[in-house]
Amino acid sequence: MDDSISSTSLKVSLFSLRHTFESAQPLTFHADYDQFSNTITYPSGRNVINMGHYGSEKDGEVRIVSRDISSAASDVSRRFRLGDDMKAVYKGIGTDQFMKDAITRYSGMRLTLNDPWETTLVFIISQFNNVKRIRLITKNIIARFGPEIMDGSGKSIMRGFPGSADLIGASEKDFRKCGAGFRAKYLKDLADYCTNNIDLNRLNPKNYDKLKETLMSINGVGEKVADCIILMGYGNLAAFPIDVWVKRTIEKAYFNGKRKRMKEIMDFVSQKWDRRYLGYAQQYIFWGGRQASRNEVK
DNA sequence: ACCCAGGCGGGCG
DNA sequence: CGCCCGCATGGG
Repeated sequence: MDDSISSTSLKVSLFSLRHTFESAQPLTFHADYDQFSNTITYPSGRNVINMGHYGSEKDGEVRIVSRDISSAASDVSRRFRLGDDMKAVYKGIGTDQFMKDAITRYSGMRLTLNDPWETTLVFIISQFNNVKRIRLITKNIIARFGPEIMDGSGKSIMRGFPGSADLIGASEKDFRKCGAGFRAKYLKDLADYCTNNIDLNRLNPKNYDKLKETLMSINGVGEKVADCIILMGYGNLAAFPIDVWVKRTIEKAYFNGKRKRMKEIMDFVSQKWDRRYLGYAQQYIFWGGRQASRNEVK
């Protein structure tokens, strides 16, 4: 194997690394982002990938630096969904003023496609929690259990995301030490379940109903977390996870602040936006709403 | 001090 | 079913 570092670049339009990174998706809970150079560093298998975004969000380019550059390039393209036709996405969901504003403000924000196991673990941590702490707990688990990644000379450069096998020896108490709190039991059960009973990488991403049913058989995975995993771990855009922010934002933007039930919201969104891109609609609602509330008077 | 955070499982009516 | 409650932990 060639251990030398090399680089390549790709043209990409309607992509923003900054908005994608900042919008709280699984990758962003363990990758390192440098906002000044606009570059991201993250582990991929036994490699470390460094990726920078240059030029405008409409017409820019990403530069990738890594060992095994060809697999790194396809990893970047896949993880950041660079093949998505964002023009079509924006056309399909940009049908009202609120969404148009969110698209304008966060233009180029992509969904990311992540490993199903990693996504499941991260979103179990996410429940009844806040973004900052989700990041912290995830990083603690990586620091404690993640396999070391070596450079060409055998020097450790960073830790990868631990697989279920890496967590076999981990106890509930270990997860508590990572800050997981009451979710520690869920994580322990997840590691056991995924080692003995189920291979998340073998589930069919296309069959939404079946996939959801299977995921919800995991202790600690309910309706919302399952939808997050389907969207960001399996890349199925039919999923529209409804969390407190999404619910609140939709009620405010489309129902004059009136409280609605989950089912009413689900019915509403599936007739409002192009169903092929529902997942994207959710991401823009989520981030648009959350950022708007952040900018309000405090 | 009090409130909230990308909810879920369990229990009750 | 639908609804309600408790849940670890840390930051505003």
